[in-house]
Amino acid sequence: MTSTDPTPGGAAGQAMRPTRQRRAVVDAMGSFDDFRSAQEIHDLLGRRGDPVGLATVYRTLQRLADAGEVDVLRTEDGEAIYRRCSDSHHHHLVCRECGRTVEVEGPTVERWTRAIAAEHGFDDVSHTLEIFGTCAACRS
Amino acid sequence: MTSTDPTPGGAAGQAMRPTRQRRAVVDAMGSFDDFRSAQEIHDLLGRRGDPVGLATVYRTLQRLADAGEVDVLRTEDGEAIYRRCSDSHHHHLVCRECGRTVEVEGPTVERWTRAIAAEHGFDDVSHTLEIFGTCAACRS
DNA sequence: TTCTAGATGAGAACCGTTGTCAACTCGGAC
DNA sequence: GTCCGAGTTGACAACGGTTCTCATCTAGAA
Ligand SMILES: [Mn+2]
Ligand SMILES: [Mn+2]
Ligand SMILES: [Zn+2]
Ligand SMILES: [Zn+2]
Repeated sequence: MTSTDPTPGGAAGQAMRPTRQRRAVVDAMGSFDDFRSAQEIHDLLGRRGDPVGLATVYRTLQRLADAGEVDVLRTEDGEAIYRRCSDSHHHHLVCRECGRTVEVEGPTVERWTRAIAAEHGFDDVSHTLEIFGTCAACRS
Repeated sequence: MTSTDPTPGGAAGQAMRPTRQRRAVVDAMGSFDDFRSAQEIHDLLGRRGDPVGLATVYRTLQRLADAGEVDVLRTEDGEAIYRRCSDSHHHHLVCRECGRTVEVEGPTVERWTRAIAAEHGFDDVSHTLEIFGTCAACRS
């Protein structure tokens, strides 16, 4: 599954047509590596000369998120922001100033969350973890 | 600072009057230990016979959150939910079914996030971490 | 009691997101 | 190639949580 495959879900879901609009969204997601809102992506596509309706942008991002091809975060004020991501479980280290994002992972924190949950009798555990800070470039 | 002190911020901020409304909200926050939305709290107060305007509920919860006296989480669909909490840094283990919440903490995960951030040259680090699962009571 | 900075609340405005639905289009059948 | 129907699109309306407005009220100092 390449980064421009417009058919998330593939065999699992229903038919997923590779339309110009879906290709455009997937393409746009490949053109930046920080988190962007649906509206920003919609604007980007318009400026780029590949206009896609806002509703379609939302629908496509939702599909991509369901398929695990993009990560979704919530801004402090509740807005959803999206980013293409690798397919393995990971978290994010995000610069508050410039938005620069690096994917991080590690068995330590995975083990810890599982242990804590088990300790309290919780099953079927999942978790969210995001780290925010100021990157080296923004420190100056 | 007791759990019914209606003056979050206290010395730090401006004058903070102990009105009936603020007392009612602080009081309500002490009457449950799962996360509730502002609207739910507003309804609760109305049913209890201590009506407080929705705007005031929002304003008071915001102050309490700024003062660190309540924790704020974002629902998957962007709604803010609130809960009274202890004053020390901690995270939450939340039951997906019944909402039961337990505060958790531990040096392991704190150390891990700091190390990861340093490793990538990030300063002034903070983080969010929430664990979701099914509690023992809801497993049946 | 008087005065005033601070607080309240009904309703409007705001804004991100989702629903509606008539028009359109991909792609398989023929 | 044409036909066809399920899937897709987009302009726009609707929705829901949150914030703003502003006339009115109040705590509390003088
Ligand atoms: Mn993890
Ligand atoms: Mn922590
Ligand atoms: Zn930066
Ligand atoms: Zn439970």
